[in-house]
Amino acid sequence: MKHKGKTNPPGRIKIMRSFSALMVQKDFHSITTAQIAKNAQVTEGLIYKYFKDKKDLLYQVLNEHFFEFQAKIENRIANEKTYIEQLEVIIFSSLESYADNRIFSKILLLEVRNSLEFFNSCAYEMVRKYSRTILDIIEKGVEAGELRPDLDPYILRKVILGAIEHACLGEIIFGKELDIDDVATGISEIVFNGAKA
Amino acid sequence: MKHKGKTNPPGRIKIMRSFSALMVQKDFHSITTAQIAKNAQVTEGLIYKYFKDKKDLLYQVLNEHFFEFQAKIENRIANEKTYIEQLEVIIFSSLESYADNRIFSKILLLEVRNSLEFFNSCAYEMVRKYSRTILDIIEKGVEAGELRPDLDPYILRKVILGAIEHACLGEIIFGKELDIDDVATGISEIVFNGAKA
DNA sequence: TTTTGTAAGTAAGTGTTACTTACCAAATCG
DNA sequence: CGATTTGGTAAGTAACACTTACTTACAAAA
Repeated sequence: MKHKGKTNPPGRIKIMRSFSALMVQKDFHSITTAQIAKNAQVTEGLIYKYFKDKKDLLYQVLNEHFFEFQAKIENRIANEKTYIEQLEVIIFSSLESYADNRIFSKILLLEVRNSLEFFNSCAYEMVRKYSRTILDIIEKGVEAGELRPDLDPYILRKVILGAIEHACLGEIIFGKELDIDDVATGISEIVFNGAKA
Repeated sequence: MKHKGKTNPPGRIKIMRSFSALMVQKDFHSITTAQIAKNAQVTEGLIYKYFKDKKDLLYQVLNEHFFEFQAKIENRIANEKTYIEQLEVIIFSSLESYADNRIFSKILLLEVRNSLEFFNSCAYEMVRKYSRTILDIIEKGVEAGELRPDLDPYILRKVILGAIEHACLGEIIFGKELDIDDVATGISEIVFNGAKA
């Protein structure tokens, strides 16, 4: 039987919540469908009514969290005047969002990337949108003369995204605390003004 | 029966080769022990004579490739005079090594990080060593006045490592070609001179 | 030369796991 | 009302990672 997904029945919600809770404790592969079901107080079969497979459940949980992430950032960007300030907001807000939402971060940065299916999921569409936003700002920044004209916007994006993601890794993996203000301004300083004395 | 791992019997080599070959085609989890064994022309049981489990096989393959990676980089650093040049060499060589050795990159950047076991493996010890080398150079660079005195060495390291890793992702995941020279000089330009006009 | 120990490899399991099929009961709606 | 859809269950099944018990080969010690 196919579900069109228009409603959001309690079973479905319970499954997603159960899965999210388990993701805090262990990695995706060591979570079993039996555990998810038991924890959600439903039968294993119900998982497959709402989700194509275990990975689909992962992607949908990720997707749900993505809305928060993106909404918060886009609101904040609107308040900034210069393109550099906008990028600084992105760096700060991304770090903050990753820190506030460990399950989201863990899924996005550590769990989904190893399987190609993800890149056809709608969760990945949101990654691309976010990524595109950054590129747009960089390109406008170059046009406006805020950023160096010889700059490759794609490479600057790589540096910014890479720095953000790498900064979160220790936090996600080992549960280390991160001083977001320090790290955000540190990254911005290096990226915009350079590390050279 | 326990193996002390002093010798390197043909069966063990065949298993590792078989696994490496399969890793080119698919992701870790969709490779089965049956396939590994069949491909290596040994029985499934033999895998467990030489490797604790499937993940241990993954870590050991990673570890083997790590030697190449590290040896190449350390030789090259020795030839550079300034600390900034050393860091530039690291950026270039890392990109090059990742590009030359996709299985290694795929395992290190996409497969091992999601499970905590990895961080107790000896492969992770090598990551730390590599990471430590970068930090040392940065600290010396600050002392020598090449890099800004107010710089947080840990954050610069995050930016460099993050940029390198992120730059490789597209390549690893989608098999895109990467112009290493362009990307390496692009990253260096941004990191050392800044993106600001 | 026989004994002994052990490394290399095999064959045939076993318990779990993700996922399927068939069914039920209660809403929903033409 | 009767038909269909929705939310949910129970009992499977094939495939998987991993184990156990065994065989052969062979080198060093007795």
